[in-house]
Amino acid sequence: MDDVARAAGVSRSTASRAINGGLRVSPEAQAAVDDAVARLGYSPNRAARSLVTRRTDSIALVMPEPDERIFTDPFLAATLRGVSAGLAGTDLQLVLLLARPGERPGHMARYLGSGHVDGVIVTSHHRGDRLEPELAGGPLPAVFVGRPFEDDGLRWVDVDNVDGGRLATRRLLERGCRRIATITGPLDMTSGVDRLSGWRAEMRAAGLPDDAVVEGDFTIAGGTEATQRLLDEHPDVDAIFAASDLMAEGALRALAARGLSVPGDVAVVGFDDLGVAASTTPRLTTLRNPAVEMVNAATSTLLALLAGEDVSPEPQVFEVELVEGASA
Amino acid sequence: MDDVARAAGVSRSTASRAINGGLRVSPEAQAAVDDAVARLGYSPNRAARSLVTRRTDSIALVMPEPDERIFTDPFLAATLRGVSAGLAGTDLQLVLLLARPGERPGHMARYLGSGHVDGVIVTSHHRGDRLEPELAGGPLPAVFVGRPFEDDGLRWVDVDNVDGGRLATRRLLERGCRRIATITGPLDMTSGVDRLSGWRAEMRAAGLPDDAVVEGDFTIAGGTEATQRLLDEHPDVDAIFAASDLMAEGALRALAARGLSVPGDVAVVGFDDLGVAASTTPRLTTLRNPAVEMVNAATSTLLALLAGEDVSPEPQVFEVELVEGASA
DNA sequence: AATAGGTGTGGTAGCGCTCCCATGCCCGAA
DNA sequence: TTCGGGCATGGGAGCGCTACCACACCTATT
Repeated sequence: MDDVARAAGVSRSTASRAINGGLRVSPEAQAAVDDAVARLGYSPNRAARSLVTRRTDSIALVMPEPDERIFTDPFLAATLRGVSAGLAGTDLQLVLLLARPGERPGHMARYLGSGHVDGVIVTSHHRGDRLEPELAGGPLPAVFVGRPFEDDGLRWVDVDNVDGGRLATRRLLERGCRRIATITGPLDMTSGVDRLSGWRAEMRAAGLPDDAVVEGDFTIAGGTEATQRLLDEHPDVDAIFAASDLMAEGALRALAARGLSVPGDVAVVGFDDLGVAASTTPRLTTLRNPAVEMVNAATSTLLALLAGEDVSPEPQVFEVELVEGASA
Repeated sequence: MDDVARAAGVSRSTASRAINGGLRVSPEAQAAVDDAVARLGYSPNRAARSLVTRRTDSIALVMPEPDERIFTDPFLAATLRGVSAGLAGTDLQLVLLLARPGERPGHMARYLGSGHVDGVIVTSHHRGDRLEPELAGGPLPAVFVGRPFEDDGLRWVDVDNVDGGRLATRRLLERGCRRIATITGPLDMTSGVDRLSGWRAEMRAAGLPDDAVVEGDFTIAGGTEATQRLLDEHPDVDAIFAASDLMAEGALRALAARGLSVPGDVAVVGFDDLGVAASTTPRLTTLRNPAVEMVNAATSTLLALLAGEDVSPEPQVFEVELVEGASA
């Protein structure tokens, strides 16, 4: 930076100010510094800057997903896109924190707690991650994508999962189905719990039994397996609400394997519409999960927090929307 | 750190040495420091350390993928897993660099060139990314996942794409197909080019025409569209080698739409086996792409480079393997 | 004409850490 | 006993930058 200052004919202080937004800098000095920076190809040393500003200019994207799900789930990709897009125009770095096999619990929480990043976006979190207590009330700005279990003092964005479960079920009711089952997401995730409770609410309101429930894991294989169990236990089901498209796809396969037609014998509704639904046979009727927009919103919120702005602590809940397919 | 040193009854210098591996530290001092660190919950300030060591303790994973492909391609997820797994046990951070819409070209190269990371893994790169010239011969340790176009002085790992193209084609020849087409990957990527040349080599060796070629983009929609073009231009094709499973899935759909049976009328072979192949109807015959192992190897190589070890500049090429499905 | 306030500027301290060097110590060899 | 050499230790410099402060200057207000 000394070189830049010298080349621009100003002091280090003025150069620094010019580089950082140019408050209290005359137009001439600003221009001279800009020119010197360009000519010398100067780029500030992040470490030195961090040391004094006590900011790291990086945020973490946390995915405490322990299993293989991360491999196939389009939600992961959507999340990355959303965050990356939200960071465009800032000079923040995106640090990715994936759960690693064999890692002791609390490792991530400790990492986050020790000042390596300025803020954090948590997604795909499970009950028992220890992230919620660590981040609630802590000094680190954090936004959860997906409602946390205990949301005291936590900011979060989510889709309206309960309403999604309701809409899916209503759709099945409207087409005349009466024995409607559901394959839930993991019940240690709120998205799993909430979609289930939407289904349950609608079933009860219709005066129908809400006992045909199998827990899935958001994967194709899990959906297939769950459907087999379901059909064994409740051979009379005429519809399935799967809490994700991947599981719905698994369900389609299990149904096909048993020679059941969709939607003739069993109607199927999925959840997400992140690419999978359009690629099944028949095409899935599903609920659009505005994942990218949602993650983008989470990122914006985090940026606002980092900028010290007053951000409403209210969660942002995105509407879901039924997408017509041929499966229900 | 002063606190730790004081609590341990040693000087800052000794504390620092103890924390960083403990060379020239007596067992007693080491124990005292370890104890103090644990008691005080001390974690070193990364910025301060970086400032003096001139290392950042972070590596970049670069995905200069400009389009939507990143959304659905399981290769992305496999890459993340592989890198994350490879970093387990180190205290390196993983910084994710995705191409952002509207970003001027060269932006990434500039970023990487200015010392923000200690090393870089590049994946999914295209001709024209400007990454190759920037990284070749430059000071920044770099490993490409996927052969670069100009590999002078670059380290890379890849699967044997040419052999993959050959194996796929041979399989189709063996089942008696004679009019074999291919849907290529993007031809500004070496994986696209190499799989095509494997196909071409085998076709020529068999004395068959190698003109039924359509360029795809590694997506389902692209595969569908390419297949339609293919069938229009060459109605006599009896087999298709698609350079990715996603495109193969698109092909299956286009074929189904035209009432052609698979593999009866047209046999199909895909490429990747990263989850998609198992979920199509019929199940795809494909080539296993050992993506996670490959990326893991790339990460190990990078770590070795960072450690200053002598690493052979030879590329590491992984074998592909035919996976039986029902489509060919 | 004198004062107050605002603006651009340069000097300087210090962020938390590692590295270099000087010091003191103990051991074995002369 | 004396001396050289290894080893553990502590002191201090300095990495590159920003934040604070003091200063000069310039314009409006009394």
